[in-house]
Amino acid sequence: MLTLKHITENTEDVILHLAKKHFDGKEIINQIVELDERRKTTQTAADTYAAELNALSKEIGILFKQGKQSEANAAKDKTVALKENVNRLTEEKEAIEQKLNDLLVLIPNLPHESVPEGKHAEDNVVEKSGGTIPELHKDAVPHWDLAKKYDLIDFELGVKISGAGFPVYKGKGARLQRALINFFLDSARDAGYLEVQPPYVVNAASGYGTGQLPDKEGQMYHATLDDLYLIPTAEVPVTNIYRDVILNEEDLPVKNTAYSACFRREAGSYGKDVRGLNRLHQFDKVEIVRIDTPDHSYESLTEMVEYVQILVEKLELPWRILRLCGGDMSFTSALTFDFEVYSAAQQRWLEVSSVSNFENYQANRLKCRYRNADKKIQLCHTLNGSALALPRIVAALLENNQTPEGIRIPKALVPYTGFEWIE
RNA sequence: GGAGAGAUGCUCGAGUGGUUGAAGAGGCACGCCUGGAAAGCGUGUAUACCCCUAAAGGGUAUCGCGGGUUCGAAUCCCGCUUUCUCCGCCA
Repeated sequence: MLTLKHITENTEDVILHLAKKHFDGKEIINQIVELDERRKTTQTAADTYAAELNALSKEIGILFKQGKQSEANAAKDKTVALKENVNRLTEEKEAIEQKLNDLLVLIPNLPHESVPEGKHAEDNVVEKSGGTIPELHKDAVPHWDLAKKYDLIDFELGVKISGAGFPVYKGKGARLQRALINFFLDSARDAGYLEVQPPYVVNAASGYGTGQLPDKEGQMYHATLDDLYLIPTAEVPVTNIYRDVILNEEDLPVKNTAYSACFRREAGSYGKDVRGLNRLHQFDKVEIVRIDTPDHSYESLTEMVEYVQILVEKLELPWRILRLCGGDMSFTSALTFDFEVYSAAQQRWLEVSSVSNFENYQANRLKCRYRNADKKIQLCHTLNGSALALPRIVAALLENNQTPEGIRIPKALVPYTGFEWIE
């Protein structure tokens, strides 16, 4: 969430920036500023009474030691009123803080200067593109038909076992999954990311830390018996490694990578978007997470984008990078680049990666801080990106590389698959 | 899952209900000493919020977390979390 300090010191500016995200913040921001004033005066009052009470208690202790029972008891009587005041004001302060927090979590992150104006996906700006869209033979079909033809993925079987959106990968389909995961993890390691294997279920504090809670509660599977959430992305457990942590400046940037299965309820999705591998409830993804100083976070973001570009190039897929507009960005992001690859049989661009700088928005919730050269403690900037999400990569690979003789595997993957063709 | 024992600062570790934000040791930082270093000596070494502010300073809270008792709680009571040991179960 935004820091209180930033809101109170830049009130008008914050409202202006929020408008770019199509969030009308005027009322809520003003309410926060007002509450913050009340918070301060209430704390000052509570602290004053508490200080008096503490001093008096100390005196009582001394009086008892000196055996002055009656004086001590007289002093005791004076504590009653003080205590009442302390309790009343402290409760009031806590109520105000709760209310403040409830409001703060409703406010999205402020968009970076470079975020384009716009409301919808059509307003995103194509930043860069590469690769060539293949000419498919006339009998070319979408990946869900290819999956059936070559017995790679069984969607119906997944429905029987779990439900729609939980496919079963088989044979070379399963091996392709495993190959991609290893390819992505090895590439990340070569780029200096430390591989971690996080838990797939997280507690509410972690969901809150990265911003899934309370905003997107309905998007996560919730194991109510133990009050744990299935992770929608490895971002959640990996970033939460750094919750309540004070790093040293020389430890930055932190670079982590993790493979995980991801679970998303995707409530409200329908139609052609969910066909085949396009949108699943469970899918595989390799994530990269970085934590950096405010001064370097945008360099980090650029590096991450360049890194993802290398991956899609090695996979020989036609790709493009979008700079997301204010209206299409996620709640918590300050600047996001989406990677899309072209899936030639569907004739659609599919999002396969989203690389974002959250600045200190997540860090503020996480209390992820670092000690700078002057020993001052500051909030870190957090960033993450998919590198990459598997299903749509698989969709594009299958569709784009299909020939009458079979499906060709890109060179970079062959050492991982152990086969060059799916026939 | 059952029984028992723990959880204190960067680390180890003390702590009888009353100047304990917390002894002591180690680590680390700075200073003195030195040709340089070691040793030695000295100083410093949590976080958040509030007041004041040029700077300094002051206050409140925090000893796993949350409640309670008390004028006063690291210390007593209750609940939770978690670690260890033993038993059971098990990939």
